[in-house]
Amino acid sequence: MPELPEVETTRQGIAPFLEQRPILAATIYNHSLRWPIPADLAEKLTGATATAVDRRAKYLLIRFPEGTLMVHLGMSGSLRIITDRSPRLTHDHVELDLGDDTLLRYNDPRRFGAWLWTDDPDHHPLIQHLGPEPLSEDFSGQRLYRQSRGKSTAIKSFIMDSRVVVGVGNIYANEALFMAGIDPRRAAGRVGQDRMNRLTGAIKEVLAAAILMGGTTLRDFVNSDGKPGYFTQSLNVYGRGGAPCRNCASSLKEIRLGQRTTVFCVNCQR
DNA sequence: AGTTTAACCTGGGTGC
DNA sequence: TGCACCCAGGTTAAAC
Repeated sequence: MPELPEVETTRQGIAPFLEQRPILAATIYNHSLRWPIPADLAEKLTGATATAVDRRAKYLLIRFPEGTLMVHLGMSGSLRIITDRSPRLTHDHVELDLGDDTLLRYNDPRRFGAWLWTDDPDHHPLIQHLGPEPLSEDFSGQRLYRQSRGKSTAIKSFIMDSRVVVGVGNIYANEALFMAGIDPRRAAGRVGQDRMNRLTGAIKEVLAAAILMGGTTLRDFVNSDGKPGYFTQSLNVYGRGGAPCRNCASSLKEIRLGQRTTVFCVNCQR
């Protein structure tokens, strides 16, 4: 489920339930995620009270006076707030008891996600080399242009590299490149400044719009489901291989690029 | 050093 | 039905 908009929507959804509210109990049903959940994590969380729920890239940073819990949803992870005593589902691997019949449950079928503890998130190996947040001023066309000079890697792979900019997953990489009129196969080093400016703007625009939509479609996710947080009808290329381009009506091309499905318009994207 | 590939997992869909 | 195979919203680490 999670690209950056879904992670941000999740953050906004769970924060009110976690902040300033002691965790009465933490239960880990399966330690086997991307990295093993530390054996002492349940003990650390029990009795602790989160002061803030932040996000860096696709990591949720749940801050405690004693340290920071890092949660990553991987490819298939989701967090949901349970208030109706509904039974645990298959692949519910972690549960936090927040009292008053309120539970936070982490579900992750593929177990590519992570639950880690750190005393210093800014210098954690998984975080310290990350690029700028896409919606921040730090992420600019000038920076993207400068950083891409001499790079032969495809522009789509380049913007999906978390050292360049975080939070651009496969769906929104396809969408942003369509919006900017850039062929995803083009070498990053051969995209000029003007088009890098357009690409940067497109990334910001598509992510910001998706966050707004995620907030809408996931409005009640805290009570129940984990439905996708984006409207498929708003996607111009992703999932539309072979369908007519909404701009010029020619058939959208679907290829594999860097092991990921890539859809674009050969006519509109150069 | 830069870039590409394989790997971590489960589940759903397709084709034989 | 069953089985083999391919694909999926991410990311790291190994291999070219």
